[in-house]
Amino acid sequence: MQQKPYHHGNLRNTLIEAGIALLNEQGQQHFSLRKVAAKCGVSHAAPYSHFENKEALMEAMKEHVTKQFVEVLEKTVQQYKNDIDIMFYLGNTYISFFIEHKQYFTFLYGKSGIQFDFTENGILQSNYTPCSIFKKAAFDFMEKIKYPPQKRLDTLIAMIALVHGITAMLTTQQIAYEGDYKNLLKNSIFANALFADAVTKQKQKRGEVL
Amino acid sequence: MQQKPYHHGNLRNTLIEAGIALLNEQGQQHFSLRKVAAKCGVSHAAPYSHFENKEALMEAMKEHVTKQFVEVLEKTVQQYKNDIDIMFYLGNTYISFFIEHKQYFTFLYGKSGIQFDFTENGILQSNYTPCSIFKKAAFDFMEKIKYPPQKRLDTLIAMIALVHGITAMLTTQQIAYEGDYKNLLKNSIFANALFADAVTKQKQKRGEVL
DNA sequence: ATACTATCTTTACACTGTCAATATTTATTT
DNA sequence: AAATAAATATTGACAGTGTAAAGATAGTAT
Repeated sequence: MQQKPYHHGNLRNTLIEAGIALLNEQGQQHFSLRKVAAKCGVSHAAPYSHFENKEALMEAMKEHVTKQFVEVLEKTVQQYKNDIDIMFYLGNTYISFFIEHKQYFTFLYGKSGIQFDFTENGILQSNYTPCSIFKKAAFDFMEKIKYPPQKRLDTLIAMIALVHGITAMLTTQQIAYEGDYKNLLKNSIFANALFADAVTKQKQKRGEVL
Repeated sequence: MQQKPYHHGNLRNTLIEAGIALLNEQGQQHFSLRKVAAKCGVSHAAPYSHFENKEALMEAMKEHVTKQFVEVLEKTVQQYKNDIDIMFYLGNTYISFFIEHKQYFTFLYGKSGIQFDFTENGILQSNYTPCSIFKKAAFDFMEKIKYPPQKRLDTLIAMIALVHGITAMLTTQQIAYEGDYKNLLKNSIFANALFADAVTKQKQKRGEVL
């Protein structure tokens, strides 16, 4: 019969994971530091050895979730060869991720969290943010279809805003949309709306119906 | 020297307005029932005579803010004659409203609040929700340019998602976008993206550059 | 005048984040 | 190996929170 050791050993990471678990179980409103500490079998003030305050723990949790998010997006990119497919499924993955974890959206995008950095340097520097993954896929595609260079950044922003907006509407609200949300992107909207002429031309060239 | 009367007289409305003021002053994180009560010069339990709990007061506040929001949108519609102008400026007003009151976005769209109801009945029934105002303007326009009827609802959703997404990115994040956000809609994105061919044709007809 | 109802205050309680003081273990230095 | 320092955890305290219960006050209806 082993006694619980005084030192936890891996409390920092355990707090982050327990925090995310609690968030998914009870939602952001009922999230509390003391509950997380209890979940880890540790006193209510123990977290202060690893995080300055509640906010700091939540920031670490956001970082963790964002990493998962980026990994899922990366996997989608590697899964498809066709340019247009990549763009479609990136959008779908973006939405699906937050549909599957309903608590994550307001958690990540409330107040601080994932940043949308569309400055020339910001979006180019790191290759492992949600935005930069979109940027690479979209710019590759736009390059291939000779999309007007001066329009590319604004179009990228619009694409992300569209996907982000759909996600927001689907997750933070009880959106009443009859049908599969995946059709929102597949039908006319995503590509046909933003790349209407370019996509149409490409389709005709290949003689296919997407 | 008049004594403060035992009964406030108009506490319900005062609580709502003081609550909104507190929200704007201190943000949602530092919002509390007791502070609102203090702001009204009333004991901390007085609000419970008018609202079941904190959540109920916040719902009433949301209702109040949403009304303001709808009024601003309505005013925009009445201000312009041209179809395309109405659509552009509706989008701009949407964004501006939340830029000017940074606290409102996460307040209204976190958890509950404004609903995006895109069911056939939902969006048709009431004419005084943010969505329905967009719907009227957009459908009028689409009717005029003979936009394919079966695409209209999805296109409307995309429009709102786009505007909503831009707003989300601009308000909940420290978005780094160099330039006026109004250009995001004016340039190519809003109309050119969603109505690319139709708008272009209309432009050419009138021989104007929007 | 009486009873009734709505509104407000007071008191109390459990829960929260955070701090200070203390205890325990591990790491570092001597 | 012993002494010291540093890291990590506990305990106890405090102010602030939402909310419930009981009582006080005032207006309204009978």
